[in-house]
Parts: sequence; C-alpha cells; structure tokens
Amino acid sequence: MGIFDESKQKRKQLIKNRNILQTTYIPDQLPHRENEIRNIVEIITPSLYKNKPSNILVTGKTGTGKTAVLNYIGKELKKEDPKEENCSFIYVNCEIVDNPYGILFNISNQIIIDQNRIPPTGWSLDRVYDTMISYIDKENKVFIIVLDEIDRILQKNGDDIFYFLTTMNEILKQSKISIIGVTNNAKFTELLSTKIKSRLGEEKVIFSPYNAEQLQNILRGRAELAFDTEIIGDGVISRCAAISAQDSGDARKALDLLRVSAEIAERNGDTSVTEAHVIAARNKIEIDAVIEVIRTITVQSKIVLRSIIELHEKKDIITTGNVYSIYKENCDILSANLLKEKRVADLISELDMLGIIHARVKSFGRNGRTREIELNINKDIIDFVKKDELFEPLQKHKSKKQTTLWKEQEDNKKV
DNA sequence: TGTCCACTGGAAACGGTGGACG
DNA sequence: CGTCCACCGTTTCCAGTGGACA
Ligand SMILES: Nc1ncnc2c1ncn2[C@@H]1O[C@H](COP(=O)(O)OP(=O)(O)O)[C@@H](O)[C@H]1O
Repeated sequence: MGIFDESKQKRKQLIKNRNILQTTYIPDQLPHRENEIRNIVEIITPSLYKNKPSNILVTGKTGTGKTAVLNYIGKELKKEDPKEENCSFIYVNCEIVDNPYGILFNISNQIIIDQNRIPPTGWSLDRVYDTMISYIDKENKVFIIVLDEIDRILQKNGDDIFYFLTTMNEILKQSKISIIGVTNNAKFTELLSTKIKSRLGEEKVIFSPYNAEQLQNILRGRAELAFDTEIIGDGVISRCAAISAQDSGDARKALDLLRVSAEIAERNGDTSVTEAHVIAARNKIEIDAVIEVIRTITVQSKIVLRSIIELHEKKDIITTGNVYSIYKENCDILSANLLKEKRVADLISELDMLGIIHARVKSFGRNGRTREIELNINKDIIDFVKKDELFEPLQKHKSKKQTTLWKEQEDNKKV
C-alpha cells in the first residue's frame, strides 16, 4: 500500500468540475437576467447593421451579474457576426487599468493586431488618440466598447477620457464607437459634468440585487454542473442563498460560499457538504479577504494601521492627529521615511474604504474637527498585523523599553 | 452670538521612474 | 545621448466647517 493512499482516499473529490465555480467562468445561461439582456440587446442590435447604438450606462451592485451578462452578450454578438464585419465587441476592466493611457492602450490593441501596436508606455496621449482614431476608422464598422468599473477612472483621473471617447464619433467618418459604461456606484452620474452625463447615459439599464429565491436558482444551476448533486446536503444551497441575499444579493459571494464550503468538506474528507461547512466557509471567506487586503497594502499603510492598533489597545480615542504622533514615533524606530500629515490622513481614508477601520468625521467643538477612528478587525487579525516581519525592530524596541522599565522597578525596590 | 480649533477635502505641483524617439 | 511624455506617490496650498465654549 502506497503512503499516499490513505490521504488520497480521504481526499475524495467532491467537486467534479472545479472551474465551473471559479469566478472567471462565464455561464451559458443567466437566469433572472432575461429582461436586462433583452434590453441591452435591443439597444445594441443596430450595430449588426453598422449603425451606431446609443451609449449605455449599466448600474447595479456588485455580484448582480453585470459583467457576466455583458460578456455573454459579447459572445452572442460574435455568433451573429462571426467575421466581425459589422461590429466588434471590446471589453476593458478599468479596475485593472485605471489610467487614461492604459485604457486607450487596451482598447487600441484589441483593434490593432499588426506590428503597429501601441507600446504600453512612452507615447503622448495625443498620439495614441490619433492612431486609435485612424485605425478605428479604417475598419469601417461599429465598435462596442465596454468599460467595466468605469467609476474607477473618474475617481482617479477625472472625466477627460470620457470626453475623448464620446467626441470620437464626430471625427470618425466610416466607423462608429458606442460606449457601455458599467458601475456599481448608483451615484456615478452625479459626479459627471452635465455634458458627459447625457452622452454616456443615453440609455440606462439597472441591475437589481438578487433575492434569496433567485440566488437559489443560480446556485442550483451551477451546482448541477460542478457536483454530483446528491453530495450537497439539504439546506446547503438555501443557506448559501439566504446568507448572500441578506448581505446585498451578491451572486459572486453566494457562489464563493458554495465553492469554499465544498472545499472545506473535501479537505476534511467528508463525503457530503453540510450546513456546518457553509458556516465555516463564511468565516473563512471573511477572514481570508481581510488578510489578503492587509497583505497587499503598502508599507506606509501598514505602519499607519499598526499605529491605530496601538492606540486601540491603549483604549485611547483615535483621531487623525493622534495616529500621526504614534506614526511618527514608529517611523523613527523603523527608520522608515516619514510622510506628512495630509498623506497619512489620506492613507487613513484608504484604510477606511478597504473596511479595515471605520473612520467618520466628527466635531469635538473647541477641540477641532477630525476623524474619529475605530478598528474594524478582530483580535486574530490584529495579531496577524503585529506579527508582520516589518515590525520586528518595533517589537524589540518595545520589549526593551519594558525590560528597562521592569529593571528600574527592581532597582527601585532594592533601594 | 461669534470664535476658533484641528482638521477635511480638493486641487495643483513636484520629483522620480521609465519608455519612445530622433 | 537628450528630450518629451505619462504615471505614481507624495507635498504644498488653501478655502471650508461642526460644535463646545466664552
Ligand atoms: N443570473 C446569473 N446566473 C448565473 N450566474 C450568475 C448570474 N449572475 C451573476 N452570476 C455569477 O456571479 C458572479 C458575479 O457576477 P458579475 O457579473 O461579476 O457581477 P458584477 O459584474 O455585477 O459585479 C459571476 O461568477 C457570475 O458568473
């Protein structure tokens, strides 16, 4: 008997088809999005006849299927026009590339396939824009450009690029482009200038969150492809659906929950997935997500976070200025370079947006107006942060301080 | 009632990095 | 090479601002 046999036996594959549950998988069927699909299809159908469709703004919370629906429509559009004679579908995720050059680069190189590709950096924006236009016009067709997570660009770079893109049609002679903006920020349009607001939002499609019942259907559909259904215990799917429905109707979360539950069951060597696994999965996902975020923040952010933790442990009120003075000490001990107040304040806002802390502006009357900060992570994660090797000098320093203190006390006793 | 604190939030500018191009 | 340009993280500047206290 081989030494792996027992372990192999134990690790019975519960998941038959793993990639079905991965977030990158695009399903062939998207239940409960029939109306949205029909709407969008109706709007973009003119592109099959080389006419420019209206621009569309798609809004809806995360995990409501926006990306899945648009990719699905893109696939189907290609089926209608396999040689892309009349229209091409271009998808850009602005969360991954969020600077103007990157976006134009990305769009252009889905169009330009010969040796004249645009380099990933180096050109002036004007030059990129001009070559892009000439290539687009040469193709003599309609380009449907999906900008996913479009709010990212605006946040970081303002709306210049939207102006670029929406005025391009006035210069193009043969081809046309049509923009589909995707955002999970319902207030996105309020942040745009009126001109661009009306151009980008010629048509609007709203994706509402799924309810528990709809999530159950979605999960069932996937589960059938990914597992032998009998290994999924009673109530597992409804439990996953209920949890995710309560917390913003996010299908991605629901699917993650199901996948991680199965993975946990598998690792435990259990023969079926039960509700207990779902509960365990929920915790694991939550913790993993936070740890992943903390792992990827910058050194400076970590020092700021560490300073907040120190104040938290001293049970002091945590304010921006408060954090800054501890931060200053820590930078000194760690011989990290010291940032100015403003930047640290901005880093605090970033930590807030990441959900690691909770910071809201509060007025303390005569004592000024500043952020009051609360830590939003549990003890284990606090320990995880403190254990970071970056802080080793700090641990030494603090314990040295403590031992000297202790020594002094001892000495005092002796005297 | 007004003052004034300790910042906030927005914008512009800066310096360093790195690619293209002539 | 030097020049131009974009990007990023950061600094500098500045006009607000909610509310305890005089
Ligand atoms: N109606 C649906 N049917 C099946 N799977 C869905 C459905 N809606 C969303 N999903 C799945 O949920 C996950 C998240 O969806 P996504 O389109 O990325 O959401 P969004 O872009 O709105 O944040 C994806 O894995 C997607 O396949």
